[in-house]
Amino acid sequence: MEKTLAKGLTLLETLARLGHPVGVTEAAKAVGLQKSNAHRLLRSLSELGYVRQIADTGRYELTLKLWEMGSRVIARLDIATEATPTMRKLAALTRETVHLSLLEGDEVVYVHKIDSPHPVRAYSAIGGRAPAHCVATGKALLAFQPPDAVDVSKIRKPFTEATITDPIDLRRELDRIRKLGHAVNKGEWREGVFGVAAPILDASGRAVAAIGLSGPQERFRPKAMKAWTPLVMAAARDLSRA
Amino acid sequence: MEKTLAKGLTLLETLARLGHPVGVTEAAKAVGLQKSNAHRLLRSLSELGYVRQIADTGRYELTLKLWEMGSRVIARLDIATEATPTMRKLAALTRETVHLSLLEGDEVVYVHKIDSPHPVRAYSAIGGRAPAHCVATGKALLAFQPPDAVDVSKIRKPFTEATITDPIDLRRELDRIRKLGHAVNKGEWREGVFGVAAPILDASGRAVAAIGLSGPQERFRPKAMKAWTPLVMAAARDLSRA
DNA sequence: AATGGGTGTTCCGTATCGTGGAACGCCGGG
DNA sequence: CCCGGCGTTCCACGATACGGAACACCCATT
Repeated sequence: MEKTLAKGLTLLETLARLGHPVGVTEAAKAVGLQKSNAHRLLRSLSELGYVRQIADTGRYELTLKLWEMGSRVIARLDIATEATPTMRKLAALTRETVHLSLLEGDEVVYVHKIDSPHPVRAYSAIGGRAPAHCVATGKALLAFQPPDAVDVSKIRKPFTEATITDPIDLRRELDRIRKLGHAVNKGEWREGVFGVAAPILDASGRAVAAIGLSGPQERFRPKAMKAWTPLVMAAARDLSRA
Repeated sequence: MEKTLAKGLTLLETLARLGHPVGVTEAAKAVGLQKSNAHRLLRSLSELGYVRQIADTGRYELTLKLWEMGSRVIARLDIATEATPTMRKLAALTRETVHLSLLEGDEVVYVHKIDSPHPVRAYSAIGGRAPAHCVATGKALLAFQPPDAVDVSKIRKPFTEATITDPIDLRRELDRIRKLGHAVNKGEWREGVFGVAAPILDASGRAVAAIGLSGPQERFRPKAMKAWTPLVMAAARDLSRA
């Protein structure tokens, strides 16, 4: 492991997470470095264009360069751009928050979102992550991966009393999802937050993304779920290539 | 300058720019490193979660982590989220491509875009950059900066025969823009691509962003420009805080 | 006006880290 | 079967980064 690279990237991550400009001393403390090291790294990041020093306060903030680089990553994902009309349609029909998620390791990443017009919604952020075994989009993705791509034998972390942690239960759940063609979340990640999702498949039948609804349990009653599930599956089919 | 950090970030930039997975040898050549160094950096980036090695080809590709970090940068920019309805409206009225741009140094960065429905458009990408002195949004931004924030004494790089490169001419042009409240681009960056833009001001009168239209010269005739300019300025006012 | 505390920045001897070239195993093509 | 090119590993050594001290500056307090 290249230690200096790790320190520099950790510093960038810290600036992104803190969300406000920082001085050298604060940056050093946040990252666990000596002040002169933090200063040297910030200067290097500045020379490379990733941060800039604010003229009148001397503090450092991120430039748009990370976002630009990141934009290139997401821009290559056709699904993220093509999904928008279908997500809008689904949001209009259900009036609930629609997510588009990708699988990365054991987590899902929210790459796109249409928020519900209801004032009460479950908070989520584009770029945010969730444990795949706990959310509807995550379970939809896990269910439609090649057998070697998912380690279903390990015990998963519990987040609520509803979280599926036992490998046998998870395998059974993923089997059900494969049969039904959709997944549901009943407060498995955050209490009171429910969801329903379906996988977006490529020509080989592998899930490359998942589309889903989420929101408060009160609105995700059985009758509503029964009405919405086919809409979510139709949206996923619309976006699949098969 | 921390050389190892520089090498690692240059490698990430290269992966973002190339846009396809790469092997160790290709990465080494693209960045100008020895193969074993490139391998070590890729392994470090992988451990840190920025790249992943594709199982069956052994090649490395970027993960979504850069995009996530970048999303946090852009998410804090209120203007980027709030501008969307106004940009949609302007796009509907004019049927031309609408950009939202920020100034970074001597360049503008396109942070949001609504594409024209016309099949013929000037190509641009979210996350892309343009030289500020050559494009309408860039000149609108330069014109409304504090005097110390812009070095107008240096000779600017020419891109087309229309590019304003002489400092005296540029200063005069920025004076005009301040008076009129909008800027135009007549093929100053790319031939045949015209544009009109207005600055989005903060309470102190400083341009924090710019909104503008761009497209082929054929559609940006004087009559159309005359009709569109007030619409662009109204959109900019709509988004300004004053 | 003087003082103290905390900041950002610079310096440099030293220790740690990263280098680069060779070697190896694997794979695919001829 | 052989060869070329790949990815990966190894390690002596030199380049790089470290960290602690010192310095200058700024602001608040007395």
